[in-house]
Amino acid sequence: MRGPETRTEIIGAADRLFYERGFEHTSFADIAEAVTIARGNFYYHFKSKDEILSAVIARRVAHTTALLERWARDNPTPRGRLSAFVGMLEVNGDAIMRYGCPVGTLTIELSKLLHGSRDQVVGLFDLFRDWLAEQFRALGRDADAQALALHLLMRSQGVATLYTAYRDRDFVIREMAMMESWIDEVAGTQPAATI
Amino acid sequence: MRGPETRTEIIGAADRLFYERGFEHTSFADIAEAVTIARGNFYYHFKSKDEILSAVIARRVAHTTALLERWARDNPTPRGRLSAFVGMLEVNGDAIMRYGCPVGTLTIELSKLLHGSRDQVVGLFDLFRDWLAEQFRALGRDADAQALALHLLMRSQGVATLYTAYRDRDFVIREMAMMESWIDEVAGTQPAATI
DNA sequence: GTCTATACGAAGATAGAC
DNA sequence: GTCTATCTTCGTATAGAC
Repeated sequence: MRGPETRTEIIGAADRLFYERGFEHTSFADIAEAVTIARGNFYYHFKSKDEILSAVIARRVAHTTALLERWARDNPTPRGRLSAFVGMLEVNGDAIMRYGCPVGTLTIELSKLLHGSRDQVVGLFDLFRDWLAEQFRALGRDADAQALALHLLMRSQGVATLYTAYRDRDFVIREMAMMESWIDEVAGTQPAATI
Repeated sequence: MRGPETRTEIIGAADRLFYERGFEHTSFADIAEAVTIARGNFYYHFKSKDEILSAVIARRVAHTTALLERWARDNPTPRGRLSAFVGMLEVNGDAIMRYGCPVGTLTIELSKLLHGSRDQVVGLFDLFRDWLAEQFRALGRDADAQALALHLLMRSQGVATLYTAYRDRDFVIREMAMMESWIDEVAGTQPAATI
């Protein structure tokens, strides 16, 4: 009777577990336990594990889109929006420290597995990249908006990985401040020296 | 009769496969096939898969140490040594594009698995970090050598991850040039603005 | 829609012959 | 030291009752 809700619960639990334990290391038994349903009942909702992954990615696309819209709504200026992006490293700090970036780590795992859904996950990076580029364009950097967006995305990935490795919060705070300085430089009247 | 050699071959094959496919997704059968020995013969050399992992990490520590020594030998100046580090992104470009950074990706995987050897792998980061800090100190940045080292390490991780995601060589070339500019800024007489 | 029971294969690990 | 054979556990997936 609660079919659609069970499906949604499965996707939610799978999303969390794929992030925390990795896609391969998450079994149906793990997900079933999290949702408290029988293992066999799974296949009424999904034909295979890959199908769950597709649903998880779709869910992440929806959530990311909503997140970017919220950031845009809460921050009227492009400069403030870029800070919202940088602030994510602190807001999600605990999770990143333990499990890394949800997008980066899944991309790497699926790349190594030669998994067909890899490109779909990279699409999540696209969402951030395009949104960031939009902000840089609004700051008058039309020519290199895309490159600037990738640079900021690159930094957030690097910080996330080293945060997971070293679990050093001071490092993250320091790097976030450097990212803000860099954005200020880019947003300034004269073009920045380093880019 | 070739016992020690077989052991070395196993470690070498495991090293490569752990990198390319991930630790969890590499089976004994995979390694056995690569070395062309029987699956069962494994346990004469190693008691468990974790023991192979330990041996692989030890091998990587030795190789990394040798690499850093070679870089120091081939490049007399600290500035040149830092470029050698940056150049790694291009030298190992194809592998990074497909499998990411060997250190970063294994750190993330073992972190998610809550694996006991995680800290040993982070020790590989330490080797690079300390070596880089040494170069920054030689450039007169005694006070923040460690932070500068972590910053460069962070950038290389970020570039590696986005290279695996987007497979865009131009992005890597561009980011490498930015890293060089940043190093020049740091190495210059006046302290850099962004750090 | 959800359950139990079960088939099937893969993977880690062991025993014992050569 | 290396082999074959085998045990056991786990994970994906299916069948069929309720």
